[in-house]
Amino acid sequence: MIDNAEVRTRIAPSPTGLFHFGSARTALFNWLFAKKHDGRFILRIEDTDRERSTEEYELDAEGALSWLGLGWDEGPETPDLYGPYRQSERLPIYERFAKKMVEDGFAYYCYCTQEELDKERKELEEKKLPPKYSGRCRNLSKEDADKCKAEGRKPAIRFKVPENKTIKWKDLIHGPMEFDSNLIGDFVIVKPNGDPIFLISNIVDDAEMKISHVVRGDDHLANTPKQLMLADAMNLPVPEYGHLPMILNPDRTKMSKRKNPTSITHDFRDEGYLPEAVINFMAFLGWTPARSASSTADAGGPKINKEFFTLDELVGEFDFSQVGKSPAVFDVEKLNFYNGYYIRQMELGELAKRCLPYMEKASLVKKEDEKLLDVIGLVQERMKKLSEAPALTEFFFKKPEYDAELLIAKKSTKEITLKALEESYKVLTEEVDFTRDSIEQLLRAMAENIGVSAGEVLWPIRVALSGKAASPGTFELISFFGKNETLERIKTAIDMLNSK
RNA sequence: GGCGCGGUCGUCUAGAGGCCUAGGAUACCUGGUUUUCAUCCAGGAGAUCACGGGUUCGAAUCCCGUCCGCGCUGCCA
Repeated sequence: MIDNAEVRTRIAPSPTGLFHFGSARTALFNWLFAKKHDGRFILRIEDTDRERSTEEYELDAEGALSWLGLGWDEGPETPDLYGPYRQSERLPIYERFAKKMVEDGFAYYCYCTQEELDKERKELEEKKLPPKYSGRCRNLSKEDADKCKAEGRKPAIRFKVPENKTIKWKDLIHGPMEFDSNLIGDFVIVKPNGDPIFLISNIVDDAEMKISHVVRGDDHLANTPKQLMLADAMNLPVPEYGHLPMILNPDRTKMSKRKNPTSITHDFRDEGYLPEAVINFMAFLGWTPARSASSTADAGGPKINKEFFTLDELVGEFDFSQVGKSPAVFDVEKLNFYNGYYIRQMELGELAKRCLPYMEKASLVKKEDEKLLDVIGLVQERMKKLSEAPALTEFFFKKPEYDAELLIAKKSTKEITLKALEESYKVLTEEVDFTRDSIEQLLRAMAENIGVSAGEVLWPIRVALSGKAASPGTFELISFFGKNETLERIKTAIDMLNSK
């Protein structure tokens, strides 16, 4: 049983690229688990690779998590508790542990050069042998070491992998796991420039920061035995481990930006996805609510499938027993479905507010006002992404451009269309009440009077007003535009048809 | 090559030996509502449960083998 008081989880992004969808899902599961058990969720920046880490990417990770609503209880800006939470500021700690391991005989200096190692690996691969480090520097004599030093070689520190050991742990998701230490070569833990490798900094920090549960991607499964051996050598407490199945491209390879949108901030947030939708979608990749959660009835009763969950509801339902073991393909169609749903559910004022940046960028509106509200209201149910707002509403702000041919409804003719438009123009000129319902009454009656189907009247007017084959309804458009603009646009349409 | 992890409709999944003539969601198709699109509603098609052997009265579910896919095998994380 999990002791609520002790649950501490973390997300440990490496700021070497834009915060990735896969990392976000890992963060979500960690966050949910922490919240579920009244624990704490920690953000730790793993920027030990100084060549590739940037502040921009660190900010991107924070922006992504904030946008998703996955707030952290401890992080770089709150270093007081177990901080600092940026590994670049913790280098002395890793150095101390690494030195201690060398002193205690658990690790050693390795003077092999990159070239030597590459060559060695290539030879092994050619012989179809496992590309495992030979351990050449393991028992380097004092003289040889001195010789290397004299040559100016800077040593890396390698961990001395113990022989004939079976490393075991019980994975939160996969169950009992077992690895044979003989299959693992001595691995580097500190680079010649003194920077630690993920393997050591990660487990040292998990211990120092009192992380109770490490939930990460399946790609770390094979790293776990190495880290367990390190923890053993350093006498560090070991957290529980859970390895989440991967998220895949359609071709079933590990999800990548080449083949999918992956950046939370660029591809999802800026493209007009709602965090609610992304969260909901993400949660269902590899997880399903327990039977009892999705149904008011008992497990044996009729199952009611619930598919929409808020973050709070997710906290209530989340459990590792419901996390699947098999990888899942990222399907943007499903995300679009969730996004459309959340857009439709959203309160109009809120939706307008969220559409505003896109509208401003397209130079359609400058501020949030009545008109924006009305316009967004008219396209709300057909919007899948906020970024579609400008394209969907452009004709409300500018005279539409379209081909006169479009005015003629399917199965109608130019003559009937012209007549319909002219008659409409006439009755609308005399009308004063431009509310939706009275317009509907008026136009329907008119269509009947001139012996034309409703569609043959309403289609051309709708096109005259919107310039589009698909748009909000005719009556809504007329009542939105009002008398002057409506008549003007109908007049333009009549002229276009005549001159055709 | 070695080790590890996986394998139920295109996709996400339900499934813990009989409730499964394998359920839901999405996507797709059809019909209804409607002036178009969308929404909404109804219906349809779509899975030899990777394959082969067991165990059992009975297997998608348990066991073994095979195949396939992916991951790791870095002085990346």
